[in-house]
Amino acid sequence: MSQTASIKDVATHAQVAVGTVSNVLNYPDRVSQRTKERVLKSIAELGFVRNDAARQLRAGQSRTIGLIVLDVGNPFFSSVARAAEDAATALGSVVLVGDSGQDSSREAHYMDLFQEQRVQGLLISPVGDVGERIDTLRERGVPTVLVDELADTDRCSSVSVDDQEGGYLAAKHLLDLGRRRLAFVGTPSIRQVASRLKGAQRAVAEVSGASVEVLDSAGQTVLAGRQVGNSLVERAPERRPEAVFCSNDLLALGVMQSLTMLRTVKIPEDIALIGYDDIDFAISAVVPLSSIRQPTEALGRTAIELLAEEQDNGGTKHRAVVFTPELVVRQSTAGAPN
Amino acid sequence: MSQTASIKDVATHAQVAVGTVSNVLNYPDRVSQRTKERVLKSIAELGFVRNDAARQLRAGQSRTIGLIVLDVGNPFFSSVARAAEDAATALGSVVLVGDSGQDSSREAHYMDLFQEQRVQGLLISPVGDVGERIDTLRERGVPTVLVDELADTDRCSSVSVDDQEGGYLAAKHLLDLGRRRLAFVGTPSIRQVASRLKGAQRAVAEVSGASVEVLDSAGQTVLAGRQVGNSLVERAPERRPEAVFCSNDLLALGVMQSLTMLRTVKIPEDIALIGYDDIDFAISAVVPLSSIRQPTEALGRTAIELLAEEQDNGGTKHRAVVFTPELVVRQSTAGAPN
DNA sequence: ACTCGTCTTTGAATCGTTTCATTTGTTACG
DNA sequence: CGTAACAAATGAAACGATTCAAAGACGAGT
Repeated sequence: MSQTASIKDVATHAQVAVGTVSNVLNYPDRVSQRTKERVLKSIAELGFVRNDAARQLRAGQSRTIGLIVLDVGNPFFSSVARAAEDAATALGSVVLVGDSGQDSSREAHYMDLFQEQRVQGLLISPVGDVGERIDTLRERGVPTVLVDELADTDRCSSVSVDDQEGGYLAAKHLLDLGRRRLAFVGTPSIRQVASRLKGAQRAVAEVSGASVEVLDSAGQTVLAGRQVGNSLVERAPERRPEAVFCSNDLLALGVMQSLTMLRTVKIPEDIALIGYDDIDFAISAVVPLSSIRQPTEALGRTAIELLAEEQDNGGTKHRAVVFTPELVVRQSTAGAPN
Repeated sequence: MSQTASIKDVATHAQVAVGTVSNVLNYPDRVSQRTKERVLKSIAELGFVRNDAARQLRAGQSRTIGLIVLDVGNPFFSSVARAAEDAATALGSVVLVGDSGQDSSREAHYMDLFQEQRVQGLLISPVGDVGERIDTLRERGVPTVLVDELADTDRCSSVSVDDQEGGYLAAKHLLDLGRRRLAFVGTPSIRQVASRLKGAQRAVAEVSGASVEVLDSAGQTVLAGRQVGNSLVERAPERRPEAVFCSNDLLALGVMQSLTMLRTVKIPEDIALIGYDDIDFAISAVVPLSSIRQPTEALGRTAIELLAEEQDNGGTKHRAVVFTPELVVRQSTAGAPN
């Protein structure tokens, strides 16, 4: 009994046909009570475990959904992934997570892998331009849903968050506090960041006398944020912005660390500070950080739903769902509005 | 063309036998240049993609390795996972990651799933007692390696880090700074935490006049750390410990936040602070945090290596590899030793 | 022309499951 | 007693790749 028993072994042991064993597993109602018991007993005795490869081969498709993210270490993506997994589990599917690490060759590798696995569908937060590959996938009957990226609905479905709106919300909030000289910290070369900046600029344009200065950070990490923060501390007080909007929470936490460490600048009195993503760490920062919350669970859940839709309609109809981000006010931007 | 082509379709299209197509894919040297080219051309034209299920069925085993972790959100585990993935990729395997979320029913679910997939082996950071299940797996020819948990080498292999040594290192370092009244923050109900505490107590026992107070935290999060920190601030200064050792970095960061926010206690002058894990965030904390580094990449890599060993020797020989943690000194414990 | 050896190619058998048209068994009713 | 109606069980065919014994092609040597 060292190696795994097959359905045939079970059939022999229980003295029934293989089809009957299969029925016990898949359509218990078609089998009489007596036989069912006998088969189940044999299964237990032989320690039989279904061979998924054989199942899939016969079925022509796996019960697996591929998910390719830019960075599993990023709380935003791990949260989306978890939600997707939960939603998939409810549908009897499993999610395989691949981490592209923003590298398009790794991305391609996972796409190939998932195709060989005959996944039910693919959720992807693309690194570069994957339009053509997605066309190919569609032709081969693999529905694809873009995650955190707006899709051309002729091509495929997508779930994303309105980054421009998020940027607008953040800047508007700072302006409502009476702040006029704003600073935006981030790397606008990233599409999502550029949109957030654009939204912020729109809000600023609506208020006369308001301005926003762009501080291009070297990356989106805590460390990059501290560098920006240090440069702010070095400025003459009157040249410092009255409010800072960072394109993600890690940056904001870095800026906060610089400012609070030097103790010359108070948050929020001297500089109001807001981040983006509302990661778990934001609430427990030295000064609890205001942020723009993205509905990560909804993203993950909806991605799976859209995939299911595509499977139903044969991948002919696509839909782009855009969520609205939400302002979360905490101490780092506390203060009476003007 | 809409659905995926099979090897048979390729054979027909290229006017060769199926076996030849298979050889082109698996043993290119056996095939003549001319035929190879023709087959490859057909593959490209038909957009043929190998069906992994069929391969696995024939092979009897998949090229997949299952990894079950306690929490993918935890940087420690995501780092181990990444290292394991890289090592597995080099061997031509793929790692499937399952998140048990410290829930033994989810853990069991993934174990079942991985068995159905006929994984090459299983890496697991167990929630509860999985000894029996591992015995079953071994009987069925699925080698298992415990991760971050010492194994009985009669049963299976394991990779872990000497937690007691780590605790000893941390406490010793604090004592070397001249601090005598130490506090340990953590939840000793967790095995790893208990070992770290034990190590700390051993170090304390070696120094006359030294003591360590145990502060049981409600969890291992930043928030839990802040609660402990607040309770320290509320104490009369002379009743505060001179040094604090937290069983993980998140806790330490929480403690740090409380202490620095209140500004009555200075780190490291009044209280020296050290954490555990050396997560990326530690270096960029308000006061850069000293910590005990665990060799996460080595853990992941070695886990895969041990699995390969077990596959070679048929799962008969097991080995327990124990790594030694490393002290990383930063500003939070700076100061001349006595 | 024939044989031997080497290099290619062939195609049937196999892996373990699901499916489904058939067969077998049972009960009810005229 | 015959048979219709239904339930349960059967087992061969299929899924798509790999394997391997056998056949085929070709050139060299005699």
